[in-house]
Amino acid sequence: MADAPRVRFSPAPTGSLHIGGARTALFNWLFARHEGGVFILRIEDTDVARSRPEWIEGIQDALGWLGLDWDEGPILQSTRFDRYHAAADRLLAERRAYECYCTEEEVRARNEAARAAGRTPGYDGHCRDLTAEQRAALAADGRPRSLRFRTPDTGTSTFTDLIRGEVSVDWATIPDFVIVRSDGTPLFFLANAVDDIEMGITHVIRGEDLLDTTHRVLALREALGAHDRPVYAHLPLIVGADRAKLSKRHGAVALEEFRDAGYLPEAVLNYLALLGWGPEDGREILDRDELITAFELDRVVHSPAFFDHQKLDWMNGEWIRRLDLDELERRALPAAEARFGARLDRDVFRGALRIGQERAVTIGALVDQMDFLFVDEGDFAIDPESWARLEKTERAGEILDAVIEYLETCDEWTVEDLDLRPVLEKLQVKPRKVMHVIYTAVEGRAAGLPLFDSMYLLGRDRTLRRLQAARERLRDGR
RNA sequence: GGCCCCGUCGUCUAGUGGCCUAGGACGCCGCCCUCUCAAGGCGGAAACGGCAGUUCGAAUCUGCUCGGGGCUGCCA
Repeated sequence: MADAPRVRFSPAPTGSLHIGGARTALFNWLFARHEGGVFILRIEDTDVARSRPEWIEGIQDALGWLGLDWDEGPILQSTRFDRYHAAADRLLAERRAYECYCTEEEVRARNEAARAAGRTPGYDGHCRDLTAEQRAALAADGRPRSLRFRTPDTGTSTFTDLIRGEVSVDWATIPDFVIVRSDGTPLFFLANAVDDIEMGITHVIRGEDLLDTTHRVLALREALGAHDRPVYAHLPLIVGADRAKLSKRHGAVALEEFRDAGYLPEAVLNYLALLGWGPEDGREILDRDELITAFELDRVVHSPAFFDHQKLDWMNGEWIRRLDLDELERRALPAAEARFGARLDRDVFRGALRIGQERAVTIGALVDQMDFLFVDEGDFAIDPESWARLEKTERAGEILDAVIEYLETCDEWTVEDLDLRPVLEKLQVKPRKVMHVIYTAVEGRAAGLPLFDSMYLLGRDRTLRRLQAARERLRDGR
């Protein structure tokens, strides 16, 4: 079908893929998959100085982790400079663009002066109507030469955004802008316009921070001879706690940090999809296929969304609970191996996952929680706060003694036999009130994996050794 | 400053003139469950920024205003 939509995700490789970029990629991908279109990965590395190959790798890795597969690309703009130069030459020949010999410093200084004088800043058209002689003289001076696009002086630019409706701006407020740097490299506006034309992009789905640039790219398209326009859809920004555009200083916003902390890609994908969009029926937990089926660009909201870690945590827990044990083991194994190395016992690990799954928030936290099962006995440490609480508990020593005595004499080591409630009841203490004492002694903290199963996994020797150590420490008052 | 976009519970949102004494979810609070902590169950507090106007009727339409954000780069 000739009219299959073609969309692209076109990040600049100047950093790792963050939540905002990932959401943009996701919405493009969902749209393409929902519509049976083509999803293109295009790397906008026209700013050679800031682009780095490792970021290109990183972006692809991150997209792969989320499961966002692209049909074409990655296409690097840095390999296509000849096309942008050809376009620039055409614009120059047709006087739609002109050579500018102002230096960056001069432009900046004049801008600041304009601002100080209360005038509107922006390129003042200094080189707009230079004669050939003037240009030759400037060039002979060895001045740098950039190319500027000549924007209309009057009239209005209007386009219809799929999400926002009609957006207009007066051309008088948009100064001439640079399309080729003085070092000869093209800028975003040019490369973007050329590529969208050549690649037959039908829908441009991107962040709202690019809304204002649309008029300029549209003018370039037209000057370049394009007779049609893609449909634009500008997504609301994702903001931090200060309601400003999400950036590095807002904490863990890089996708790989979520991966490394043990968030599940299906949870991140799910959460991201709900940032600025939601299915008509209000469902919140949706898998990849459900998202594709339900996704509609015209249900995207208009206002910025705050990235809520707490809701992501909840959602990640939901997804962990949906995994079967084999799958959970597969997901958690790398983190556990990294952490416990050769001490990791696979059967014990599996048992810990089974009891930890229903309470887990992230894979990372889950692995943390089972730490007490795999430490060398010499490295077993008790959390100070938990210990302080143990010390303050009445009859803690008596309780430990009773538990030790019971465990020493119970002949089977099964989870059923390890139910300590009868032991505590015999002492006439409420299990609820004092169980933390045993938790602390055995697991090193008052809050942890269910105790009876944990003791079973730990084994009689280690369990008893820890209880006795705690008993002695309490007696010594250390 | 100029231009542009946006404005429903703390947060993500439902809502397109009467179905709204504004619904759901996260978080929060309480209760239940309970071997700790969670998870789970039940319940609760919590919002249409403001002012005019249109209308029999406005969260929904219009204007103004206030607030927030984006852009204003030889970044994207």
